[in-house]
Amino acid sequence: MPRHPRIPDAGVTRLSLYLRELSRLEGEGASFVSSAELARALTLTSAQVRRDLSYFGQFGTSGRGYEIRRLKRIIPRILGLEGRMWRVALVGSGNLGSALLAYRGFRERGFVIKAVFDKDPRKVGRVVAGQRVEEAGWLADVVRGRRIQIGIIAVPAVAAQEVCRRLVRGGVRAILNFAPVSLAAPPHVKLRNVDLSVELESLSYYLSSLNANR
Amino acid sequence: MPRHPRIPDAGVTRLSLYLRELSRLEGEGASFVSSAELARALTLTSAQVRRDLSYFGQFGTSGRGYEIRRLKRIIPRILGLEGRMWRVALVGSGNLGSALLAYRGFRERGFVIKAVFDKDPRKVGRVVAGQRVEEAGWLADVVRGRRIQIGIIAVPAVAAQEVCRRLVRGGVRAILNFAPVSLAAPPHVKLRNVDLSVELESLSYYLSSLNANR
DNA sequence: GCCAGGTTGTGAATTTTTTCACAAACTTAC
DNA sequence: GTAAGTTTGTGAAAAAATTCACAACCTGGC
Repeated sequence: MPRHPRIPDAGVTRLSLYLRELSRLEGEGASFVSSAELARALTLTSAQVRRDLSYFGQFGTSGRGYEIRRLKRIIPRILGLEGRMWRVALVGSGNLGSALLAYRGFRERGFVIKAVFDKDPRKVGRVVAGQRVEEAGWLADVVRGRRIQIGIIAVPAVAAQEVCRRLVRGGVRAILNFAPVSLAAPPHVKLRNVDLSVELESLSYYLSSLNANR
Repeated sequence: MPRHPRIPDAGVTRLSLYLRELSRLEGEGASFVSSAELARALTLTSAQVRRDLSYFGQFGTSGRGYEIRRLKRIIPRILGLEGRMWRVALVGSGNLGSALLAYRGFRERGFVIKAVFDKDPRKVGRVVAGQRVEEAGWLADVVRGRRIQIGIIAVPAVAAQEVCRRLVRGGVRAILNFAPVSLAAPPHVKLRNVDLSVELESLSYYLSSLNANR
C-alpha cells in the first residue's frame, strides 16, 4: 500500500483528469506526453502537472516527457483503483438514479454497483440496467452484509439525511451525494456533493459579473 | 448592477449553499442566524461565512447575527439571480438529460430550459417533461435566435466537443458539461464540469489512503 | 443608563496552493 | 563525442485562501 503524501484535494481531482486524458492520447497513438501538452489539453499550467505527479514519485524523463503507458499504470495505483473493485450502493432509482445506473464508465473505472434501493414500493422489484431494485427498509443491513464501501445518494432532498444515516450505519465510509442538501456525517466518512443548482448559480454569478465589472 | 469584488470561486459556491440553508432555516421558523450556526450546518468555520459575506457588504447585526429574510434577498442579487430568468439549452435527451429536465428546482432557482436538442432522429419530436426535443442540426441558430445564455451538455463524450463548439457559435457564454471530457472553449466562455468518475475516484483515493496512511 | 452576553467585520498572521525559474538530465543529430 | 534542443523535478517566491483574534457594536434586562 502506498503511503500518500498530503496533496491538495484539487490535485486528486486532477489526477483523474490526467488519467482520462492519457487514455485519449493513447487512443491517438501517442506514447509520450509532456507536462506542457497535458496542461494545454486540460487548461492547467505545466508546472502544476509536474508538481501534482511529483508528489508521488518521479515518473518523467527529461527531454521526453512522461511515458503514457507507465502513467496509466501508476495513476490508478495512486488513486486506489488498482486490482480491486469498489462496492457501491445506489439509493434512489428515479430519473437521476437510473441515469447513473446506465452509466457504462462505472465498471471499467473500478466501481461495481452491488445494490440499488428505493423506498417507493412500486419501484421495488423492477430491474433497471440489470439491477433489481430493493426495498430501502433494510438498507443498513444489506450494505453491511454485502460489504459495500461507497454510497451514492440520488433521492429527494428531504430523504437524503436519513439515507445518509443508514449508509453510515451500514459501514459505508464514503458518500457521493446528489441531493441538494448539506448532509451531516461523522468525520471518518468522506462526503462529496454534486449539486446542479450550485453549479448553475456559479455560472449565473459569472455571467452577471461580465456586465457589471466593466 | 453590482460591481463584484474578487471572491474565490469556492466562495461563490458557498454563497449558493448559504442560500439553500437559509431557506431551510426559514422553513423552521427562524428569523436570525449567526455565522456560527450557518457554519455548523455546512461544516465550515464561522470566520469563513463572515468573510464570504463581507466581500459584498455588511449584512449582519452584532449580537444578533444575520436576518434571514434580508440575506435571502441579498444573495440572489449577488449571484445574479434577481428579477430575471436565465435561458438554458439542454443538449442530449438520454438518461442524464431526462433526469436534468425532470429536476423541479430548475425554474424556481431562476433557470428556464428554452430548448432541448438531440442528434438521434428517434428522439427528436418526443416530448420530455413538457419540452419537445429538437433536431441538433440547427443548434447554433436556434440558440442564437432564442437568445440562450447557458448550455448544458449531456451527450456522450465523443460528441461533446462538437456540441460545445456549436453552443459557443450560438452565442452562449457559460456551459455546464456533464460529459467526461475536457472541453476547449474560448476564454470568454465559462465552463464548469461535473464528472461522476472524477468524484468517485477521489472517494477511492480517500478510502485507500485510510488503510495506507497509518 | 449601564452592564453582561453575544456576534459582527476585518486587519494581521497563517496555511495552502500555485507559479517561477533553473540546474540537471535525457534525446537526437551529426 | 559533442552540441543543440527539450523537458523534468523542485527549491524558492508569490499568490490565494483560510483562520485567528479582537475592537466595535448591538441587544436585552434591570
